[in-house]
Amino acid sequence: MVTINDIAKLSGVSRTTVSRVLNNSGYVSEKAKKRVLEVIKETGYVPSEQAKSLRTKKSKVIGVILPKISTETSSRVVDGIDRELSNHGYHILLANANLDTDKEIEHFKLLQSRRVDGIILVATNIEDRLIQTIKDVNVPVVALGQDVPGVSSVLYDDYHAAFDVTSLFIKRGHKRIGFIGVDETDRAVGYERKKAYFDAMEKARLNVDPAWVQKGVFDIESGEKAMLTMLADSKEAPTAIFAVTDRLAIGAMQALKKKGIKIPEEMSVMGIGASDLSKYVTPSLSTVDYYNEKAGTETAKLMIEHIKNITEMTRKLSMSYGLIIRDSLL
Amino acid sequence: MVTINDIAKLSGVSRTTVSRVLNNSGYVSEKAKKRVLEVIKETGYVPSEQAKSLRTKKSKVIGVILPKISTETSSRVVDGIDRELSNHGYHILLANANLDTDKEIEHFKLLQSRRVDGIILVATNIEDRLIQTIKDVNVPVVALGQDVPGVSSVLYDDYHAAFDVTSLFIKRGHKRIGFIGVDETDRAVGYERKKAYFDAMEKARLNVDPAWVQKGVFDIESGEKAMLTMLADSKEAPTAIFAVTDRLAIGAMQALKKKGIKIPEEMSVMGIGASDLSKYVTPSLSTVDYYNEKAGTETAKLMIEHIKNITEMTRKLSMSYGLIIRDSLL
DNA sequence: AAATAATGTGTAATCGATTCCATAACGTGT
DNA sequence: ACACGTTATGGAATCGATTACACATTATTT
Repeated sequence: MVTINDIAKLSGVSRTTVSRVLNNSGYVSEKAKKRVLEVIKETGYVPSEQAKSLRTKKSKVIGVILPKISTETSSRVVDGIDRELSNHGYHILLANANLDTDKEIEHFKLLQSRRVDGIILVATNIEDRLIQTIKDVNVPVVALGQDVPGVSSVLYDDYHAAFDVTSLFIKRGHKRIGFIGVDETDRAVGYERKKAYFDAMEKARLNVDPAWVQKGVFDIESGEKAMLTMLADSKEAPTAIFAVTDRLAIGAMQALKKKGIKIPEEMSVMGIGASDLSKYVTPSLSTVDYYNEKAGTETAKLMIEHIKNITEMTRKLSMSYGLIIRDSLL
Repeated sequence: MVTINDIAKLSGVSRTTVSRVLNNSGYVSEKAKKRVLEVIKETGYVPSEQAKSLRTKKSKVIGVILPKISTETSSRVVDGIDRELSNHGYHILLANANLDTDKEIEHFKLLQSRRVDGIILVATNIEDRLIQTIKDVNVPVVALGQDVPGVSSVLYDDYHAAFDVTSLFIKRGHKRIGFIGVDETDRAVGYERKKAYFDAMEKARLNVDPAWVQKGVFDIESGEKAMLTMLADSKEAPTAIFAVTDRLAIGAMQALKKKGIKIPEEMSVMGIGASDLSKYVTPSLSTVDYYNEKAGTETAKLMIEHIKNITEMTRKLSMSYGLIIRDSLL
């Protein structure tokens, strides 16, 4: 591998001068510059970012910790992050936590050892030891999707989105509305969305049969199961189902189809996520677009502001959302 | 940031000894080791992989160049790659080419400047200047999805998969079979699959009306458009449609639904990809599973073999595939 | 013409690790 | 008592860049 020293020797100048033309800084004569550039081209020399980083203490790499790589949300978010970061010469170092807090914590250490300039945490469950880890880390951290105390975060407006969905059902005349959620340790998806559902119901003075409130685990199968239990356990079946994710909603739809219950005539369904799936299932699923890609770019922007010390304080950015009304809704 | 020198000073030993306990190599007394580990714990010292890399010439980072981040195929593949690489202590540095060969080439340079230990290219169109770039790069390169001359590649068996799909239609009694492809500059998806279609038709002595052969661009809309043109232009409509990707197939299905043509009674449809979508559209789409995640891990394994110099020669690995028969097929 | 500013270049220290080599203490077989 | 192998430790070079500083040389100002 050819180094700056080789270039210096071959072009008959010092290392310093080569560095100067590389970064075009300081004074360099046209003649020297031309010669150096020639040699660089001839040799195919590529400066080592590694060595540069060691000296300058900037790696131009951002670590991104994902709860899971292969999900639609993750890939949209990463797409958004990359779009913004690449404009500023940053690269993404990927870290997959695979829904395991221990791994998440381990990744913070690993990313730190690689001297990334910042860490973006696409968050799910926020435990205390995670928060402690983040505090101990000495690079900027920005969270996406969950409100992490003391950390700048880009947040989806889970409460209002869920409130709007429930309210939409109510406005359309539904009185018995079922809910399929996830565990409340997931504060954003589990707790906030559920709270909003109950608040909206209460505000409209609507009763909630406990059997109408079910729980799943982020996949289609569990949505199907939740729907079946709801149908079996409730004295009077709901006329509308709010599932906190599209996959749960689609699972619910599967169950309804199998039971011969017509959507939307006998049962309206809504989800959250605006997944590709939601658009092409039959009937097409009404949902909420969280603009994941935009959330990604906003997170990246916030990160860059932190790195450049434009933003000193921890900031909380709330994303907007958009209801998408399709055929699953009466 | 605390360094190895700080640890050395604080524990009253030399840098060398600290390094020894870090890598547990060479001779270190129990006493010294204990002291050093204490100090490391107290200070929260994390060794700089950067400095280490500079010295050892190994970064333990693999660059992954993707044609597009936010696609189901990409995220599955990356998931598989990460699964294998993380077992060996490697991290992934992401690079998004965004379907642009210039960017692809640029990324090779950038990844090289970061001194990655290897580059995995998830490939689409292979142009000559790309091949030249790969030759100039001095780290192992492994390609996935396209056969790159002189480069170890993990390949999908596009020809046989497409041949099998067409043959399946034929076996079920279809005589008029339509084809929706993509541009042939994409050798694997465009050229190979089309060739297989024609070969299978010819082998069965079936005629192909030129209007039955249409072209799209990887998204659902273009599949819809291709289907409409086919319907409009052909004297006699086909009874089966083979689209080279699931999205194109789903687009075709959309078009058929709008035209009131029943699937599968009046028209059978098949795609390739085993996307999530294929499972949940109505009727469910028959397709071919390419086992993308497995392809990813295989690619990573091959990369590691190259890095460790277990495999010197360029190797070509052909993946298997599986037909998934669902309701879209009569 | 002298003083001052601008331009051009190189020397050497530095970033944070690894690693070769030298040195020393200690046990042990002869 | 001597030689030798084992254990333990540190000094110093090294990886490939940046950068503070010193020193010429040339141009500009007064």
